Amino acid sequence: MAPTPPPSMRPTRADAARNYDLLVTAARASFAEHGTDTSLEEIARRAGVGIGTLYRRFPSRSALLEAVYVDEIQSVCDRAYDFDRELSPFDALAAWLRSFVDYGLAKKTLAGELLAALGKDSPFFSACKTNVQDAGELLLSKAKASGDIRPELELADVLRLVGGITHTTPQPKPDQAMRMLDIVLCGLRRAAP
Amino acid sequence: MAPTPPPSMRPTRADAARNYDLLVTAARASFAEHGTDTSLEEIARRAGVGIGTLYRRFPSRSALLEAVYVDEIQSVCDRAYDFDRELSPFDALAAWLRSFVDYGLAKKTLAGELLAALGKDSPFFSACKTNVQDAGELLLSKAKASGDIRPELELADVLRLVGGITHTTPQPKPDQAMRMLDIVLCGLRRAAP
DNA sequence: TGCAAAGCGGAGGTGTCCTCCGTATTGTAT
DNA sequence: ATACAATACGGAGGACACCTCCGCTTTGCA
Repeated sequence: MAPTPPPSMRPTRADAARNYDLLVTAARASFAEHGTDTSLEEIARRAGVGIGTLYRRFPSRSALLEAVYVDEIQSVCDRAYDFDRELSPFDALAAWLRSFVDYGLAKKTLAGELLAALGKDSPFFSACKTNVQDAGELLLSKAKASGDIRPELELADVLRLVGGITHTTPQPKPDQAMRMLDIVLCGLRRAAP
Repeated sequence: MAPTPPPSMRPTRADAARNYDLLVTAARASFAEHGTDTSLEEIARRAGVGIGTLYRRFPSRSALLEAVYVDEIQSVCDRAYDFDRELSPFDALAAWLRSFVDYGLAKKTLAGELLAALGKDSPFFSACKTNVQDAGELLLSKAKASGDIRPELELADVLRLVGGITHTTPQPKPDQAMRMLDIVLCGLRRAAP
């Protein structure tokens, strides 16, 4: 189910791989049910492994978060290329950011934490980080080139702003989140001459 | 120093009032030093009172937060009226929102929590809540009337968006925060005809 | 000065984080 | 098949935070 982490000299032991999957599965379920601050002990219990095993595999809560959501993030990135192919530059960017907000609404506080992780150094997660940035940069630069948005914008600013929409507490209702996103999208546009 | 909470039938006892002040002072210092998630026991220790005393006065962390920051919020509100007097409608709104961001940067995570409190019901805090909304509504409606910003905007959306700027983790650098605010401000403007 | 009301404070129950290390499992080399 | 490292397991336990409860102290009115 999951890409067993780093291939070591010795192949990963069977029990280790099994427990890894059990943990990620349990974590995904728990995060979905109770948000990203579920007790780690609860997750270990649910997975049927000892707390020590959890901590050996995932030294921090965010390591676990990453393992759970790496593939979801990947799919958000992939969508960027679809939008790029099918829509005009500005619309593609807008659609991609909208999918960001949707994802954040669905996953509660998660999107914010992921955006936060973009700032930290996280080896296992860095591929995703690069992917998000690559995808975003592509859409952003095309939209700049088309003259639809202001050329001095920086990707990091835009991503944080959009990530912040769903990160606020209490979580905005979808219609409010979309109105907030509209404000941001208007703000990206080139000022009238 | 602090507006002793609700005047009861019997006047507040001297020791109670003293401890109230000690707690608020200690909390202000601790929040400033270690952020708003400092241990409450630490605050009680610092104030030199028992943990029970803290909990009797402030049943929740946010009750304490409110007591600490009520007056600061008030001053942010007051500034709105100064801006209204001295600047053009749009500039007044922009300046006020900028002061929001400044405040959030200075107080770290606090601004976000305060915005969050705007959603909850918090009796002791509700006066402040009303004040923020009144001040914001004044500036927003004037800016709408002047034709500088789009008339369909809602105050709550704008406040959340701006509050979200400083709420993201890790905290943005001031120049990044200002760039993010610029995006929002551009987004408020009436679209070019 | 006496005495009830108001207030105090910290022990202690619960829950979480995280570490440490004795024990069990696994895979390979013989 | 067997032995033996290397690897992994798991949970006890220390540290710390939250919050409640209740016996003891302080205050201030009569």
